[in-house]
Amino acid sequence: MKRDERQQAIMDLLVEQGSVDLDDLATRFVVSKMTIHRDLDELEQAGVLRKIRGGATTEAGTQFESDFRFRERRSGASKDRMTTEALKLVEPGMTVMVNDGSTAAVLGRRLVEKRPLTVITNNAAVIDALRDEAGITLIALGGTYSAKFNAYFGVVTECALERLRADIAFISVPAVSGMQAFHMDDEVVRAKRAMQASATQSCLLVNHARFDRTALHKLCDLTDYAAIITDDTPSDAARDALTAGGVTLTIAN
Amino acid sequence: MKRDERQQAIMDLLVEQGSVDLDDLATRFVVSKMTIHRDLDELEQAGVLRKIRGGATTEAGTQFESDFRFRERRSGASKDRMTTEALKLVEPGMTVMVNDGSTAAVLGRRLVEKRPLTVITNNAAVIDALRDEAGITLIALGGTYSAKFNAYFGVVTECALERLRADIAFISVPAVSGMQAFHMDDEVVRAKRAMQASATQSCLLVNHARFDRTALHKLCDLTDYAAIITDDTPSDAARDALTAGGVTLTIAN
DNA sequence: CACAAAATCACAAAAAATGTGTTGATCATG
DNA sequence: CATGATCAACACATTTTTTGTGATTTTGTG
Repeated sequence: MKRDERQQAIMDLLVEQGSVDLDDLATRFVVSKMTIHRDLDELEQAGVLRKIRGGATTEAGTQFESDFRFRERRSGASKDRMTTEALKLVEPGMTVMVNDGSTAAVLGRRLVEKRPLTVITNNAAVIDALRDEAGITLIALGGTYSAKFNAYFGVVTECALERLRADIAFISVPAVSGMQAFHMDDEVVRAKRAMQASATQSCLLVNHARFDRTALHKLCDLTDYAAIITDDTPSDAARDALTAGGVTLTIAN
Repeated sequence: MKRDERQQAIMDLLVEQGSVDLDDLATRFVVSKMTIHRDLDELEQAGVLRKIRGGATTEAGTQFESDFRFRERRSGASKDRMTTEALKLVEPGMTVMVNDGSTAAVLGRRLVEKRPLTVITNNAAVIDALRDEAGITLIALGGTYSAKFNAYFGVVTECALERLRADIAFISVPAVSGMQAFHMDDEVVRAKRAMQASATQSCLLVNHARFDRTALHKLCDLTDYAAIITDDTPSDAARDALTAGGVTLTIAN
């Protein structure tokens, strides 16, 4: 392994873990601590990390934390667990819908594990990932591109969904309160609703930290979902509301 | 410049030119021929090029020649001229449709020169290029992705087009004979027709070598186009047919 | 403040990349 | 098909880059 590769690997670890340990890196890459010191010095010079005693961390408050890649990987482990659970609902040959959002993007990429499949999505990250995959029939829902959500929305998207049918739709939301799911954007809500209407069943993916939150627009009742998957145990209040409503929550571990 | 960078640069040149000259590379990168030999050996080992006496070429018949990037750059100059001419028909504020094909991809990328614009397209290369451009409202026409044409087609695409209107549609074809335009693929023809139907006027882009050819499916009569742009003088026979039909051909120089 | 752990520095060692001269192969051509 | 010329391959020398080691300084902590 060469110098450049090692430094790239260090960056990857940093993005994943938020910090790295010097001794650990030396052991992992089978080089001396001095070499790691030099690597970290160079990376610090490049402005992508901050050296601390015994290792390095991502510089707080820089462009790094707001980087799309960063956020995506930061909570990568929990998304992996959630998507692993979601993939159990998919069988080869099915037609699957995937909505916008970074969790959905991770799921979309992993759909290759279940091919052959037909995948319908408005998520630009999923489109990019599956475009050239053999065994995946990719149907992109057009629409007006939104840089904020890295996906396509609008009348074109909704009209396309009216004409399509899927076996299952994977929906993710940033806010769940009581027995309802929410989203801050009107257009996004319409797209998600249209997906759910065109799918035989729907599955909700939601981060455990997103319980007990609301947003401007109500999406739907949680009873509309055949399955609800989260990454960790939510608050007692949230759990009580769900059991009272007769909804089963799958916690991916 | 390091070894890896140089090898990447060699690949870029290869994609652009189709072949590279050993002496030329040695001069360009200010290294000995031996070093270039070693670079080419490694790249050949990696299977991305074929060494020939005095240089290297893209391996014939491999995935390379059919690579989209390759074909696109291959005849770059003539496409630049054609698209320059086409851009004269575009004014800031307009809504523009761009169809599939590598010429259309070049045009699509250059539409930023006329922003603000609304761009409607099923061409994946154009979508990728314009997605994050400020001043461009991008409406992707969804559809089933076709790796062969690097674009989206099918009922979803056609349905989306029914709902949209544009000021001008840029259409490209691989075959023109007499007063008619042709394409080998049924679905592609339907998408192009739908675009033309949804645009106030249409402009045809066709390489001069594509005159006097036919393909399985007829697209439409050339009289349907407000402008026809080509890159060089076509055959006398082709020209006579056009003038007899009362169609004006713009030759981009 | 003392002490241990960590960082830095300077220099040596190792590895990788590149250049040079020579030899053997291939090409164009008369 | 013989021949000069050009190019590719090889082995070895040289340069550059990368890495390791131990001495020395700095830093954090009780």
